Amino acid sequence: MLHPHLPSDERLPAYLRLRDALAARIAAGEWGPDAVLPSENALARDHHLSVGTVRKAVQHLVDEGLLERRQGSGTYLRKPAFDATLFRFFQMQTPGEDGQSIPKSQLIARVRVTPPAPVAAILGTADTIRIDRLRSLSGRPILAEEIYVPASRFPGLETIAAHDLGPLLYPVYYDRFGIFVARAIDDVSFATADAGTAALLGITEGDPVAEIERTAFTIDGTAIEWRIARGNARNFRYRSRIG
Amino acid sequence: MLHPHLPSDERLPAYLRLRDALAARIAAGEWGPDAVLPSENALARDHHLSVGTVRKAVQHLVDEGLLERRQGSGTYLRKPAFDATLFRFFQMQTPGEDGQSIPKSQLIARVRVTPPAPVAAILGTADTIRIDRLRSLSGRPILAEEIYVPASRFPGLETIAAHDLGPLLYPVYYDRFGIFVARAIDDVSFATADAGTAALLGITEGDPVAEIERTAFTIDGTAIEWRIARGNARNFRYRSRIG
DNA sequence: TAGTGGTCTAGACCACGCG
DNA sequence: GCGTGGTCTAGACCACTAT
Repeated sequence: MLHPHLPSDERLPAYLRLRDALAARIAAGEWGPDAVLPSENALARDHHLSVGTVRKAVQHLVDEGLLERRQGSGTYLRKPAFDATLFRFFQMQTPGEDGQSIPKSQLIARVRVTPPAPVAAILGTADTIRIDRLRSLSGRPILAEEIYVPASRFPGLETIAAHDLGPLLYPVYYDRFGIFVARAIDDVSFATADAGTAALLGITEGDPVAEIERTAFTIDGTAIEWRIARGNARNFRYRSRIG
Repeated sequence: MLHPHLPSDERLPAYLRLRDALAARIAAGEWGPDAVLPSENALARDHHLSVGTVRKAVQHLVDEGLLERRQGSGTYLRKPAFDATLFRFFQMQTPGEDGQSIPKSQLIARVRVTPPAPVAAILGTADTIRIDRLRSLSGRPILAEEIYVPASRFPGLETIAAHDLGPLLYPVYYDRFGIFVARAIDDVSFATADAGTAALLGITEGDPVAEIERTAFTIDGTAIEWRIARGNARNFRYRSRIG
């Protein structure tokens, strides 16, 4: 539901109420990955709506990136490799590399921590799991990541076998915890490396680094992850599409 | 039209053909800014379509950012302050400023030039107009811009009275040349200031600068502008929404 | 009050996929 | 061949804007 504290079915149009109802069932995990949803005819029958109205509700969820239609086959959950967007943007200027490949990920630490106050404010809790990773391409470290998620929404994440955490984290959120990252905001800025970051990235303390701070949100607008990624500013490139 | 070299009306669905027809009339300047388009009923009658089909065509153009619906009033051209996005992102960390205001613009030079080869390749021509501007907020320079557009598409741009060029360029493209910027790609990276940039920005040669390279596109995918903006890296912040 | 866009219906036929 | 989503119709009523 988009407004968990509101009844959602005030006097909204039928297609919005159906969209919310479907989003809630999706969020509840009623259909696993690659499951086919009820057909539009079935939804129309069950909700006493015309097919046109059902199509409008489904189209909303498609536009929001939750669902995927396959003509002749059915409507499915979409499981995007969302994490890859960070690296579709973060194109390291390696000659001969196109920057589209996903970097390897090396797990450095996972701990239950009280995060910095601003992060606690964003996530709405001081009980978080922190994940530190080093990501590298062609054997060279390019990005040091520091990730915070609310412990209550990710029970056991800090003890999942490391090999179950692939280079992409958002599919893990989805598959193991039913949490779908729908949106994110990135803030790119410039800083200098502290000793720890410098050691990880193989540069010198005080060298310029680029910082990407990302807040990720679920479909209902809850902040579900905050992370900061640091890379050598000298071969940094962040790409963004507008409009 | 989306595919100017194709007849566009092959055997496409009716709503797509109507969308293309409307886009062509918009591009031809049939309705000026703030003009009201024919009502959905009128379009349905004229094109021998049902209102539902017309609505789908119009909705496409709304989604693409060309049109804007106002219930009870009509459908209008949208004239977005698109240029402002650069500065919605480029939030200088000035205490007490929210970073949302649009910087003043000081025109430095306008010349007909052969651009650097990569820019010529992107724009598809070596005959361009280059515009240099310095943008400042609260009297302090924050961004030096270097802008290239194809001369053939902007006849007379280099001689337009300077006071007709406001802080926002994209509305000028639209109002004077009928060119609508629909999309852009930004590439953010870091470099060091050369003497000219340093002088403009009031920093020292060799200081770190952030560089935003932007390629802007029309609705049919033609690159219509390339620009590079440079600012002091130390109080730089670029914000991007994903998903 | 007249006209606009917003929602919704109850059908129809088509294009596609899959067994 | 059957069921799916994709397109389209010809209406209806509602909510809103402008006069």
